[in-house]
Amino acid sequence: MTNYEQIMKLALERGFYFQSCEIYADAPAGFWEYGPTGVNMKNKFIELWRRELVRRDGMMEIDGSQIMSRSVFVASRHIGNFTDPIIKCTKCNSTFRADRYITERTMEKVPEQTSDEDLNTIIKKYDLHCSKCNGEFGGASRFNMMFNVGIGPSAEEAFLRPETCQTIFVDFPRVFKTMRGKLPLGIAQVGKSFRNEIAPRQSLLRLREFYQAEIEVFCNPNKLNELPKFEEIKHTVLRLSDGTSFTEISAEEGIEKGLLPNKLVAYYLALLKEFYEKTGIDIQRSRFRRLQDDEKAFYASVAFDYEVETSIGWLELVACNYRSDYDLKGHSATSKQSFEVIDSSEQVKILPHVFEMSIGVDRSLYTILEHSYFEDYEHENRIVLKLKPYLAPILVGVLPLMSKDGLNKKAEEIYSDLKLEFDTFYDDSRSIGRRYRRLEEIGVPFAVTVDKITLEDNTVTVRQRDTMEQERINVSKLRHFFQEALQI
RNA sequence: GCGACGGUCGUCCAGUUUGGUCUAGGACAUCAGAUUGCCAAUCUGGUAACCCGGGUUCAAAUCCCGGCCGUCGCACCA
Repeated sequence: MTNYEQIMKLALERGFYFQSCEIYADAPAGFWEYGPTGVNMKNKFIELWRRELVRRDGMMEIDGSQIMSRSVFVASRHIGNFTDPIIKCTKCNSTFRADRYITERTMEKVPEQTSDEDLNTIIKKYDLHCSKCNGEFGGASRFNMMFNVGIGPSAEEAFLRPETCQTIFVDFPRVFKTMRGKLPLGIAQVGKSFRNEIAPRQSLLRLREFYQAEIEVFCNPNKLNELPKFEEIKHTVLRLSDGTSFTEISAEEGIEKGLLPNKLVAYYLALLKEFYEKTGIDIQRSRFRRLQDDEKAFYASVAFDYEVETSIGWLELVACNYRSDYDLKGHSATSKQSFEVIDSSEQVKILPHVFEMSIGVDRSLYTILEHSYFEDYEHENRIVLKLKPYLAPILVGVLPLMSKDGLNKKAEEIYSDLKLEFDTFYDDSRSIGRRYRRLEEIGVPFAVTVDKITLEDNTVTVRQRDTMEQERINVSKLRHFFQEALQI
């Protein structure tokens, strides 16, 4: 069994995630639900993100609407020139990217902006047919990955946002004014985005509806190297890659050698690295890969993908893009609103540039699961998820050694005392060993066991998941013990 | 979206070749009871499935058609 299959099995059996609408045969692909275990873990992942990025850097968090007006996407150019031209075979229905198909067959260079009409003319000129069945092509058309929704009785056109960041751009003027913003200012948001993928695959890795945790840092483009807080991370070592070679280098040196464009970008890449290190993924299997020009999104001038190696290859967990003033300029032109702000230190009006860190939450959770998964062959192949205590769906299981002689009653009392403050789970079903195994399979780091000695001196054993070792602790000290255990 | 292969209890698998003895079987998981009492113990009992729709037939898990989903490859990933 591959690691991916092991994680899928665990996810399905233990309530991490499963397919949406699974009881119906017409359930569409690319939609997944988090079960009780998965939700707890997701919430903790997001809370860690808030701590390590949002709060650490003094960012502001907003929570926007998922449906946005047509104008937003005219301004962002999601509607218009930036959709892919496609051609479809009328016989076998195979779909091809029109511009690339023509170039491959005829060596004629076709710019992406070529109109549908011109594309059709070229297809006729070369008498191109479907490479699969030799059928005729229908006319070129545009495929847009956005989900269209109709608002109100007249079904006014609007869209489910394909990325959460547009909310941040649109809201920027108000947030900056009312929250007394100062550049550089990070605005953060976690929420759902929607893309009508052609072929969703591999559960959480390619979804049509997915969670993003995005940060847009608004900054003065003339001051990308004037960043006092850079000092905090200048020695942080980053693993940089251009796709072929790796370099391990401190943020400071990376700038000197021109591998990182400026202090602002370097600072945030370092924060990201420190964040992912705390999620427990193997940082030695991760890299910031600088994208080549032909890989970058249309809005990005400098782009790094934060990638992590898993059993199914390198996964892109975070897209880091220097978007310059592309977005604010677009929204300013379309809305006719001013997006310029005063940079307080110079008292000059500028249109801020934007550096973005767009985290794929679902992919990150999958990666954490895979990197935390262990089989312990010395103990009957027990399965252990070595999740950090602050990411574990349950922090502690409370177990009576047996469910008689008042042990279960005492255990229930302890459970009640802990459950409001910590994610606690009570279990008195079947043997104690089996219950330990069940807990460690979903990553519960601690088990409190109530035995006969507990009734005499009010102490319990606390078992550690990773070492299987136990220590006796007075019940009155449990709260403090778990508070300590949750420290990051 | 195309192609190949597949879809049976929560999970994994048997059954489909050759339609009937399948009232759909097993393992793990789970629940109840007994026994035990610190690392997946044992025994007994239980819950629980043929992806959806149509067709062929006296009879369909099994054959045919369509849809949906999954895996892989191609394409796609703004």
